[in-house]
Amino acid sequence: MISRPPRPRERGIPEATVARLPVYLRALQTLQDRGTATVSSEALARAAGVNSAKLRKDLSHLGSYGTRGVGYEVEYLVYQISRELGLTQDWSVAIVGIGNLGRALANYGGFGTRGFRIAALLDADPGVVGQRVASLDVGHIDKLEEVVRERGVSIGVIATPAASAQGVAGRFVEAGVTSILNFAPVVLNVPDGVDVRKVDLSIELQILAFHAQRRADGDGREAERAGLEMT
Amino acid sequence: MISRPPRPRERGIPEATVARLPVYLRALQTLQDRGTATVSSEALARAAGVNSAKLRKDLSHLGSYGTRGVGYEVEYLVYQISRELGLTQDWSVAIVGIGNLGRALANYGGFGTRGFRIAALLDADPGVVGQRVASLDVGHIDKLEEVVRERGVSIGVIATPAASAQGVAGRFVEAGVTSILNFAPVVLNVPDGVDVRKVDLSIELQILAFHAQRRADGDGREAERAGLEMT
DNA sequence: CCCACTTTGTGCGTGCTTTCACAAGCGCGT
DNA sequence: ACGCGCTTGTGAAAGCACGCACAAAGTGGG
Ligand SMILES: NC(=O)c1ccc[n+]([C@@H]2O[C@H](COP(=O)([O-])OP(=O)(O)OC[C@H]3O[C@@H](n4cnc5c(N)ncnc54)[C@H](O)[C@@H]3O)[C@@H](O)[C@H]2O)c1
Ligand SMILES: NC(=O)c1ccc[n+]([C@@H]2O[C@H](COP(=O)([O-])OP(=O)(O)OC[C@H]3O[C@@H](n4cnc5c(N)ncnc54)[C@H](O)[C@@H]3O)[C@@H](O)[C@H]2O)c1
Repeated sequence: MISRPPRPRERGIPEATVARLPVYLRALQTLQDRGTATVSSEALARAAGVNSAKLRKDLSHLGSYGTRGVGYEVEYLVYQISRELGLTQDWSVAIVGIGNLGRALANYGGFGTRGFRIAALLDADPGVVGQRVASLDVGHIDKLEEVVRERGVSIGVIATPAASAQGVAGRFVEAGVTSILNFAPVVLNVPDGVDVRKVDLSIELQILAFHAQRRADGDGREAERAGLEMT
Repeated sequence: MISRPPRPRERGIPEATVARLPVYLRALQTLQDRGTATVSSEALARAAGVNSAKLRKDLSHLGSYGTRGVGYEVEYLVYQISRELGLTQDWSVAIVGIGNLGRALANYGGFGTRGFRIAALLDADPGVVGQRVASLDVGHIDKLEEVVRERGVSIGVIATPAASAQGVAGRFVEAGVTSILNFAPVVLNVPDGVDVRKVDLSIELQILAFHAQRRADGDGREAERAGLEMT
């Protein structure tokens, strides 16, 4: 019996694909909950809101995990995607800035479901430090380095006002955290090797407004603006 | 083979550019607050965290608003970008699902600063309806159509659990809302002409985990291309 | 075994995005 | 008036991403 180990996955998964894998994963888990054993690229693509060819190409980057004529085994695919995304290990998350948003994040249950564990909540306000939020005591920001070290924090979440965000990011980097999720509306400056992603409500709204305005413009007449005389 | 007629060449700003305009706008407003009158593409690009050639090409889609040898007039550029994004008019926003996240959003001050006004908060829970949150009375979801009509809501924000999100989206669409910002971790199904954007914390964390795992994997081995380096 | 049918995996054309590199344009000093 | 230094705006090239369309591969029935 010729035993071939699973195809060695290529180390170059396109960024666009990486961004969609979590979506596929969620769709697959929904199917799993529903007791579905196998799924075709067509069906899964519909559930994920993408083109089926795109889905197949995305999955092909992980390996050949489908069966022609049948489809993909749901459970196996869940495992493969989870593994590729690094969800088979645990990630400790620290949230800094326990205000409106930080509290919502801390209280959000959907975190722990997938390998992410909130390990610490930190704030600078003496009135907030010591409070108990989501079964955790809010610590003082001064303890950031200590907390990161002792609790093995590898992902930092910034939910402070914009003015403090860069400072907090620097502290995280200094402490060895190389993955940062930033909710503050500011561009963070970090050294190479540190991965920053941002979630920006205001930007999303502005993009929606842009499209809404365009739809409204085109509705009545073609407002062809080329030159404006405003000085 | 029927050759397609020459494309209509509509007034088209690339999607990638639209997504960056809000970032430029914020950087410009920071400069404005600081009293800066003009800025070069190089300096603005640095503030926005992008390549300067990209910035110039992005801005060139709006028109020729720079002065060679000098740069861009900050105030004028703020106006032009705002106008292009549709921020010179007011947008009424309705938030549905006044839980952890909905409350954070409602209490978030950064909304109103730029053309977006929270016009209504809606929930299905009788215990939440009637509460006063951020100077607004939480209304019942049954009144969605009425509220949309009477308050001219044009952007809907969904902050309900995943199970309710599709239903709420349908109500929004039915009521004539064509711009939706979705925080629930589910793929929304909407007709053509409706613009949905999603903000998904869980996906962002998973993408961070993927890169973190890759960095860890490659630590001792072949450090493939990624633009990331360990120091 | 063969054939009809299903579904994957991917080669390829197309269009979008990014980046480089530089001519053209502008202001200032002489 | 003219040249110099600085900066924009944009061709051109390279790199990505998407989706069609189809051969390859598997299933099941006869
Ligand atoms: N609330 C929202 O819905 C929302 C939406 C989009 C963006 N944001 C952004 O998220 C961030 C937080 O928003 P929020 O509404 O929760 O603000 P908030 O003012 O309610 O909370 C901020 C918290 O950060 C703490 N803080 C300030 N400086 C700190 C520091 N140096 N170290 C540690 N903690 C510090 C404050 O004590 C406070 O508890 C802001 O940047 C905001 O622009 C919020
Ligand atoms: N809290 C977070 O930090 C966070 C982060 C990421 C994603 N999310 C997502 O955002 C959504 C909201 O999260 P949350 O933590 O605020 O949840 P939550 O349970 O605190 O709040 C949900 C609210 O929606 C209301 N609701 C339920 N069904 C409704 C319906 N049909 N119409 C109107 N209102 C309805 C509930 O009454 C409740 O008040 C969830 O989908 C969650 O997955 C939340």
